[in-house]
Amino acid sequence: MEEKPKCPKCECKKLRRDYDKGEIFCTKCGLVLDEKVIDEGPEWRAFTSEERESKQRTGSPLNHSRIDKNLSTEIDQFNRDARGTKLKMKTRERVNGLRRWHRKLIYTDSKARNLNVALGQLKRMVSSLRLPNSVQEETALLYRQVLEKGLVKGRVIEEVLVATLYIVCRKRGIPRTLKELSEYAGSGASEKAIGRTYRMLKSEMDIKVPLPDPIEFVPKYGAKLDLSGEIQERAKRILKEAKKQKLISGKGPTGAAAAALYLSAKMAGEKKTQKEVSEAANVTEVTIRNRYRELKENIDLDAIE
DNA sequence: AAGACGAAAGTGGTTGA
DNA sequence: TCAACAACTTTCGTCTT
Repeated sequence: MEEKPKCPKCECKKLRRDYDKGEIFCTKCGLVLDEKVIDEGPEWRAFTSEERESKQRTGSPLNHSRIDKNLSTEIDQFNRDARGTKLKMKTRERVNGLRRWHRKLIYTDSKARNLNVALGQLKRMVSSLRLPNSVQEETALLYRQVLEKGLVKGRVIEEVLVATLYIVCRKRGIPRTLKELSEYAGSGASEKAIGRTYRMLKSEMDIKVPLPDPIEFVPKYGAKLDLSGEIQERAKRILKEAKKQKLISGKGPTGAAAAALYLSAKMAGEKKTQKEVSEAANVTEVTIRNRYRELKENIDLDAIE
């Protein structure tokens, strides 16, 4: 079943898989294959019972993506207690004790429900975004911690979920913008709200998130534009040099990557229009022009060559 | 005619008093 | 809380190929 994939560019079989980024690329020419290739994952359990019943289990083989299942059963009994009005004559302490217990259980149960919803969404997003399973795992863990801290209360579950997913992607250097992730979120969560939540989580959870590196976006957009490995490599070199000269601090990483690719393709005589590049990278042509100009004016291209 | 260019005005977010 | 600010976008008229 395992067919040896060949690199369509150079015909070699030296493909390597980068699990962290969910990409497959050719070690010889640098071509990045479509990220979908890693897609064998989501299908593996389409065959198993699709339980549409009350508590739909995620069925994932992963640890943190699963919910402890023994919480929901006990609650009902206490609810029934509340119905038995005969308890009225019992001592006050007893009633208070029950209330306390009740509240506690209600609370843990609501957290379980929250987790259930969140993990379901997470699974859906991870598979449509073609992210590796390890990302799902890590995000689930982080979300649990956030939930434990009570930081989800009063917020839309999806907002928090996508924010945690974004944090995990950033920490791993996976080139996904907040905008991109937001588009896969349900309608309940706007990019703006997710961004707000993301910032809140960073400070509340004491998480340090590295700045996104434009170089990470090169293979992604390069593949979209069907640019060769050499062109992508040169774009990376250009960016590395640009970083040294502090040309891109404070600027958007996607625009910088786009401009570097545009420049690199142009140098190779494999020119793409600004419009094409801007569409691939989701920035405007104006931004590409600005970054492009900065690169051209400040970098010795002969040395890069 | 399409692509590249850049000025000008507008948007959403950050920062610092 | 407000104002200044930087990055980016939108729009549009003008060159260049």
